[in-house]
Amino acid sequence: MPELPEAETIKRELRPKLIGKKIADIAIRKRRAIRSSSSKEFNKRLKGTSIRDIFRRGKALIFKLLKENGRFFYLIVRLGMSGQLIYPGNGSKARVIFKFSDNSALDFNDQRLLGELIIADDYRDLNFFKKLGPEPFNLRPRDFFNMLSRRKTNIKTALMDQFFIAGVGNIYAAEALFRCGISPIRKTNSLKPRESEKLLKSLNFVLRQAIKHKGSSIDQYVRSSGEKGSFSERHLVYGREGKLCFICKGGIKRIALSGRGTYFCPKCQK
DNA sequence: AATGGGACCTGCGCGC
DNA sequence: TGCGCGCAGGTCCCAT
Repeated sequence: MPELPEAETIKRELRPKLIGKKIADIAIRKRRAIRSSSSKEFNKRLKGTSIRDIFRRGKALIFKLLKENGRFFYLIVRLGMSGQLIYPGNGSKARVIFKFSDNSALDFNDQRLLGELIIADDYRDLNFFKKLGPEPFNLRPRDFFNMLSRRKTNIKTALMDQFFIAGVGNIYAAEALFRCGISPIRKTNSLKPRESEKLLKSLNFVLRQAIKHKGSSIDQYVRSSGEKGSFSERHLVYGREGKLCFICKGGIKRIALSGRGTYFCPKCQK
């Protein structure tokens, strides 16, 4: 579910509401959601801490928490395919509920249970963050081209590899490739410098537009307010198998790449 | 070392 | 109506 734009939307919406709040209690309805420690430990460590900051790295949300003894640690939220963070929450679908001292609550919902809540003294110590690729917005064209030239898989699989570039998932890989006319099955190391620059621009454009429209709501993803994101109305290829290409009026195709549904226009994307 | 496939989950829509 | 299958914004682990 949530890719970079969805995580960014949630982050932007939660920051003004939650920074400064004190966690009074945690209700764990589904233990599987907690991956770093026992649920008892999880509860004990979070209770009484206050939220100092909320930021994003790739698709992950990171809460910086301040203990009563003045030390910091981190709660990492990975939303998986169906995770939601709802504030204020009513607990109706929550796997985990964070109750604040002002009696409001943050719900972590996750129908498919693929999301994860992780506690770490420093998130940068976790394997995932150690290996995570650069944020797309910080990439320079020359560096991007060099990265591409070292990869042998198809370009779409490379874009979705979090250790290659952070935050891009199935929707935005497809949308970015369509918008710059590059086929998802192109070998990554076959891209010319000019194509690589077009792709980087396209990726940045699509991600920024998606953030502007508060993400793509297809099935599960919603904003922290519970409202839908509207970028899905602007998808040009994702989920449009058999429909007409907006550019050439040919048919949008769906194929599987590394097991993931991949939408593209065979005429417009070479 | 990199790559592809299966596993982890729940729930929906489809065809038979 | 009911069942089995395929599919879904992600990531990890394992065999090759």
